[in-house]
Amino acid sequence: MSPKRALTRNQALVLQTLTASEEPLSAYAILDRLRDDGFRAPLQVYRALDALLQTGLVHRLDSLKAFVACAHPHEHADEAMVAFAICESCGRVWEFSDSKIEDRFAAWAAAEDFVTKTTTFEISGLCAACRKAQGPAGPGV
Amino acid sequence: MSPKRALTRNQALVLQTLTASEEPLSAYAILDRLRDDGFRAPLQVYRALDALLQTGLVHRLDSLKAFVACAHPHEHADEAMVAFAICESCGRVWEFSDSKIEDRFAAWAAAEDFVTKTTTFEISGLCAACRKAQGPAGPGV
DNA sequence: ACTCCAATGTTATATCATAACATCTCTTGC
DNA sequence: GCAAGAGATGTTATGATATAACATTGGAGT
Ligand SMILES: [Zn+2]
Ligand SMILES: [Zn+2]
Ligand SMILES: [Zn+2]
Ligand SMILES: [Zn+2]
Repeated sequence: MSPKRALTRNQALVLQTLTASEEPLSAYAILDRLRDDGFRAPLQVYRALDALLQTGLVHRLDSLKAFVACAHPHEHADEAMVAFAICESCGRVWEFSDSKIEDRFAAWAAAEDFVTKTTTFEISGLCAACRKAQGPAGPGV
Repeated sequence: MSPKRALTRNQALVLQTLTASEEPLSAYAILDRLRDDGFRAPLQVYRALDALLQTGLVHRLDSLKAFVACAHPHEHADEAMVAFAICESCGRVWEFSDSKIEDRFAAWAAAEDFVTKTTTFEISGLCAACRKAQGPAGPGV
């Protein structure tokens, strides 16, 4: 993984914005929140995000086209497969990994002679809090 | 799952296009291939894709922003979690599921009291054929 | 001060997806 | 046959996400 450079000003601002948010943010949502800090164009956000994605401080959730600050940078600096559970009601994200799942997938890859580069593992659903809040009728979505 | 209506003309054309393709196609790539059949606007493609996604005949690969014909419609008419392995060199897609992985994830969900609605499980890498063709130096990407 | 390099700023454009509304084409009941 | 309704289709416009290309700035090292 990348050689842990210090964050630039723009990278720090983007990371702060994501960390402060309860839910994943699109690049344009980040841009809007950083207007007062001088951000004017999407590229400023995307460039900072590229660097943060490289170092693993931020993840992109493909299923949402949005970005989220990493919940545990220390753990998956390595090659671990990480899964994200996303509540479609409150937007909160749970980040977890399971070595048994990894092993099981590794077995498939070995059988097929497939070499893994990147993984995207995202689950959408409803968290316990949201289900309780909305009752047995389900969400008003 | 949906009540298996017959395919409309547009749906059939889109599905044929995807089935004929060796690799996933973006909606606009599908549109280009169907100009001669009278397709003029993206919505014609997206509408057909929506219907095909509903019935499970087509999958969207979020990590590629592209669509692929289902490799085994019969198997996952139910709620099975399906994983896609995508060769980033030749574009071919392997579709598979593993009940142990499902069980393992279900255990996590039960512990967190999280109710799953949809899953996105996509692996990018290199298939055996492409690695052999390109030698130990890796792909020319 | 000069040079270099990385980061940043800025404009324009590419790519992916949907809203809104008009029209067509069946089917069904009469 | 024919009117009414429903679903599918056609068309234009627009929104949302992401990148290309090039100019400018601001230190670090000499
Ligand atoms: Zn993380
Ligand atoms: Zn929730
Ligand atoms: Zn399938
Ligand atoms: Zn391949």
